[in-house]
Amino acid sequence: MHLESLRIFRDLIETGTFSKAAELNYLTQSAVSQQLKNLEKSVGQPLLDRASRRIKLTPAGRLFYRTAKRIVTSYEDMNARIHSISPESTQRLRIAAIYSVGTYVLQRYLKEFLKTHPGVKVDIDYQKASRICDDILRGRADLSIMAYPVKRRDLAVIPLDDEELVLILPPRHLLCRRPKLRLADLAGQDFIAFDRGTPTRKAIDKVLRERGVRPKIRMELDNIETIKSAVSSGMGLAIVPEPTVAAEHKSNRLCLRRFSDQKLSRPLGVLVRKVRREDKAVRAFLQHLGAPGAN
Amino acid sequence: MHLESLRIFRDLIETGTFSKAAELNYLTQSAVSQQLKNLEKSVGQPLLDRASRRIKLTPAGRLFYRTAKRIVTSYEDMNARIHSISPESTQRLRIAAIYSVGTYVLQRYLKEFLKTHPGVKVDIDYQKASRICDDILRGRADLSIMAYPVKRRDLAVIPLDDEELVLILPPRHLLCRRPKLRLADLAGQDFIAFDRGTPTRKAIDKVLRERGVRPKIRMELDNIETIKSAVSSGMGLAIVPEPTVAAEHKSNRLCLRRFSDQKLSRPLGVLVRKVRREDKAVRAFLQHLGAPGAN
DNA sequence: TAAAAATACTCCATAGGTATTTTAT
DNA sequence: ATAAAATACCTATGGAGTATTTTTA
Repeated sequence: MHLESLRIFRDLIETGTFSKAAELNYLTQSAVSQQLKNLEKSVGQPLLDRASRRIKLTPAGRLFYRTAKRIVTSYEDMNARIHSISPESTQRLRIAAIYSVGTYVLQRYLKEFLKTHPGVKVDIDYQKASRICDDILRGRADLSIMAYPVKRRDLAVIPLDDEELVLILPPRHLLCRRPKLRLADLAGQDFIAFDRGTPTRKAIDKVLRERGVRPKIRMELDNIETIKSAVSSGMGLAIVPEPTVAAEHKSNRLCLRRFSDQKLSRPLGVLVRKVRREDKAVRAFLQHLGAPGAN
Repeated sequence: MHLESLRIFRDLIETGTFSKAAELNYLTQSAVSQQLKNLEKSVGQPLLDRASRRIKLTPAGRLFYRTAKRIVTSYEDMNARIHSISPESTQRLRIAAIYSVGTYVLQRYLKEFLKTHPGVKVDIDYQKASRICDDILRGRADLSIMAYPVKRRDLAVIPLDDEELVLILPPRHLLCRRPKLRLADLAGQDFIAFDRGTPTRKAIDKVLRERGVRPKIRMELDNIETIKSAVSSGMGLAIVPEPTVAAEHKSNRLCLRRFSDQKLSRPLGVLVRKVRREDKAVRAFLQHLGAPGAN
């Protein structure tokens, strides 16, 4: 039995729907569905009453929920405490980040921060979004800067400025010249996309679907760097966060365009576990970010 | 994080050695070693002080141990309670068993029991030993009849009569005639063994090793039935529990021999979780087995 | 008829096994 | 010298994803 399953179950009960529980844990609805099935198999009886659409606990489910809640809390609490036991915890900052944010936005913030706090040792750990949430809850990381952060009871979200998403093209692509570029112009174009799992990909897909625009997806890559190089070698267009291509744009290795009829951006935010008094470095960093409630 | 890992850690601390913790959980020492490594990776700092041989907790380890203990207890407790919530729990008996015991010894006990308790519904679930322990602790089974049961704090062992292990041979094998058969006679013989993981295999291996007898192991099978048919078709000899071959012996399909210089047997026992008042069927069955403390 | 949940499959990460080496008494 | 623990390597199980179907307000 995974402790994570207990957390998912707790979230499922507290949010009332599978999809929301999935979102909180950066999973798919399918995964939550399967988790529940496993839990019920393991317990040997149903935990939810499936008669109605609305989620309703069975007696066994109520007991399970109470226990799961207690267990999850005490485990996460323990992790937080273990971390602050560590003597270095006052001088250490463990950050989980997704690549696309880590190597650009985060670097900028950190550079400033380290100037004023030279004693702090920073660990950056790159992960996919679904893991980041876990890492923070487990106490393996203090905070993360990520895109599309989801607020949840045990974690605070501190929103940062949105990051603009821009279209990048090979320098001599036809569309580079077009004076006014509209989203519909993407129709039929060769397109290089993020991997399906990623939140940014999902968000872009959603906009395109809503507007009825269908580019031809030729590749799916998990890495901004490879996307950039695929675009610059003429394999297609892509939509990426602006800061990640500023340099290539300046040096003319990539053409960068915006749409006149559609603003594209993604929200950035800091995801952080309840901060304890002992975590000096964390508090300082949050303050540096201008976070209002550094607790 | 697996809840099982927490239990293993707790057992590791309480037994003081990796191997004993492994035995309690029907795992190998290697597995426990790896578990600990994973825990420490997940926590981010050492839990044990490796300076000396004797196990010693670090401060983080102490906190982890206390929490793990609480969590494991409350989870197992919940399972027991959930089970007794079920209305049918008074009339239901869930037995986990390994094949070799289940289809012979267990059937015998059950047959008698069901005569006197016609209202009880019995579920038998066949598993490998390592799973059985887990199933009972998780509340997925009420009890099991197994070979080489290991007593642990949360489970009671009720010993049953040992089961004799006998040598089986193809009816016209040379050794069938030999008036006196000694263990050493196995040397160099084609031998069909249980799979390595199984406790019975380990026990037999141990005896052979201690006596310096080395049969040629030609096959390893996980199933008594296939072992029997392999032997009867002349592929080699095997050592198996006597009750599993009584029928074949009578009908002369297999020759059955004992060693004059070595008694072979394996301990059988009932492994049972703390019984609650509500579990009428369980109490009745234990009583039927003549268990002293049916509590 | 939409939105939510369940299901069928596929893939990959990881837990555990075996075999072996290292360590400490 | 020996028993315990760590490590290397391999395999198999199961968890999560995608795609699709089923369900119910």
